Amino acid sequence: MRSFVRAAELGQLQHTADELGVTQQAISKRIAALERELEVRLFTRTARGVELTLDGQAFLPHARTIVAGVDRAVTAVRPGSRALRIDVLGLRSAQAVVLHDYWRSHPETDLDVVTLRVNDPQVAAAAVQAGDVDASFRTVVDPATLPRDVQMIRAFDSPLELLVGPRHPLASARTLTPSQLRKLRIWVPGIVPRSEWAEFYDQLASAFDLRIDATGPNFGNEVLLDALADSADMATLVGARDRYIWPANHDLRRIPIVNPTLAYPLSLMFPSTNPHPGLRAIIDHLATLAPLPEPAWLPSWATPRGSAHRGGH
Amino acid sequence: MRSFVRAAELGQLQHTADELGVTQQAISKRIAALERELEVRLFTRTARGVELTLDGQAFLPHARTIVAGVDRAVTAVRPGSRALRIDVLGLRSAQAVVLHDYWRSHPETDLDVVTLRVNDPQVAAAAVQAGDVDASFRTVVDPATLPRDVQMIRAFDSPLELLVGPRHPLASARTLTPSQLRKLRIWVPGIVPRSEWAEFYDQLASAFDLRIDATGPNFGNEVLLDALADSADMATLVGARDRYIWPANHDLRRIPIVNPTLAYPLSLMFPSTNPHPGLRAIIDHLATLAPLPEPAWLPSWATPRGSAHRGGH
DNA sequence: AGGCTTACCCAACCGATCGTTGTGGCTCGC
DNA sequence: GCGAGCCACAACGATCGGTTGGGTAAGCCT
Repeated sequence: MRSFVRAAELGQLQHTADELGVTQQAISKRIAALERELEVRLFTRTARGVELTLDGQAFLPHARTIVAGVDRAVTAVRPGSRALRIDVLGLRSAQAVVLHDYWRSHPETDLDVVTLRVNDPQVAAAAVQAGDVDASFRTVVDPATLPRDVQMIRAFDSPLELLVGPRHPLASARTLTPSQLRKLRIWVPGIVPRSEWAEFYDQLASAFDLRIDATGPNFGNEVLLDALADSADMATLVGARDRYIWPANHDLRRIPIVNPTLAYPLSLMFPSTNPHPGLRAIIDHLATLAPLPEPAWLPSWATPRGSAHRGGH
Repeated sequence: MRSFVRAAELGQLQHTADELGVTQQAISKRIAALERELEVRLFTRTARGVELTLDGQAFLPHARTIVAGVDRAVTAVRPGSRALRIDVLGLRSAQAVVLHDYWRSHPETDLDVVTLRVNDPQVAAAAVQAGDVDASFRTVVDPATLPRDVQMIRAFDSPLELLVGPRHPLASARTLTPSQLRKLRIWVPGIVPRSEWAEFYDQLASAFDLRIDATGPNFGNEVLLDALADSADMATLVGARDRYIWPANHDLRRIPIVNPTLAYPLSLMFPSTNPHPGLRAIIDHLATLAPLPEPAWLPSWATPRGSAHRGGH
């Protein structure tokens, strides 16, 4: 196909052969094979080269499309040239929203946002090490547990907001403090036991004496939002940047939590050696994000962004 | 590529192999070769089939595009399935305009309008016979001279109009008769000597005592139109349906010629056996075109449309 | 006109590829 | 624990796709 396109452009099999680094006879056989396959003559042979037949003219644009498609397909996965591929916990998570913001201000970036669908940060780290993804947004982990050649930086901290329906007693509050949430029924379905999220909610519950119900399967956001809209006492926690779409008649309210701000710490893991060239700009973009309002609460394993790391290796 | 797409859809190499009529091992090797080529793993192999990796997911849409492109490319030229390909004398000729009209009312038709760039109707007839084109618009020729298995029908007659600039003495006429054109300087550049057009203008000139200057090379329509716009005595003849585009400030006028209407006879040549299925509708469309206004003049080799043919074979 | 160059095609050859059959390892479910 | 199902590896044969070598036709230059 490539030979055909180039021969059509150059008008000579000989030049095509030189350019593609094979003999003229090879090109001749390629074209002949293509013509045999299609049962159609693509070129008329003249003494000073080749010229497209009508069939060849009809075929050429398709051939160009195919060749270009192959090139795009290869560069889509070829290590080193493929799009910057970043793992996020979910396509509606704060991380995905941050990446989307970045992409909107840099639309030329070839960005591929994927979800590895694994809970264990160590598995995600292994995927980074193996090159399956160029970077992964996860919670903060002990740097000593990271595989060789994978490093981690603090990305940003995602402040939590309370999400309630219109009949909830706190529905009209502008802001809330954690003490106002004491004993409140908070439902966070779909949390995998012993995962980073389970640990986060455990610490949160004991630190502020909350009643967090993190059990039960997650039947999807629609079910959760439906339940919230109808309930007079149920609430849930969402990230301030998380993207949620609900029907207008649900009338749910997001209420910021302050004094202290509750936040989930996020880091970005990526290879120490030869990271994807596009990653630098993402990291720079993360540095521009607004810091958490003070005072802030973070789980024990995370220090506020900007302070020194614990430990090392 | 096809194997990859199908395997990604089915999730099993075994099923893919059955469907494509080869052994499972063959599919396995195809995928492995593709992975080796791309230096990337496309599937994770499990005990109950294969599953796309992230790279595989990124590659899949490209692969689909390529496969679809190949299919389209093949059907674009495969005899029997390719688009209906019709030769016209020029893309702005009356024939092309008629085809365009047809296509606008039948947009689903896969139509390919091409120009063979040959003057001799016999060469065009040979192209029809060889299957290079499915049909060819040419002037009427003696049916006895047609190759075997090529037939000809009267398509339509293209009435001529006089094209003049604003300073021409006939510029404000609504219609003209041939006698009013007597001795008028009419310039028709680019006519190949001894071609069907040369013969037509010869007959026309002697029948109505016109001064038709059919010599000189054709430097393109822009040059011709420029010359007409500036000239106070030069005119040319164009087909009533011919599509001409000129700058608005040229202010050229097309003036119909009547009593008799002067017309160039056009026929359609196509294979007698197994013509392209889409051709039937085109022929039907031609039959609906308005006949020439009476009285009409045609060159000696053509009888008015609808009357019996001369000769035969 | 004859020789030279530059196209292309055809034929022979040879290594790589692609398909087959046969076999083995792995995981899941009974 | 064992068979069923699926995929990978190995060996082998046919085919393919490349090279070299030779041949013909057309244009160009003495």
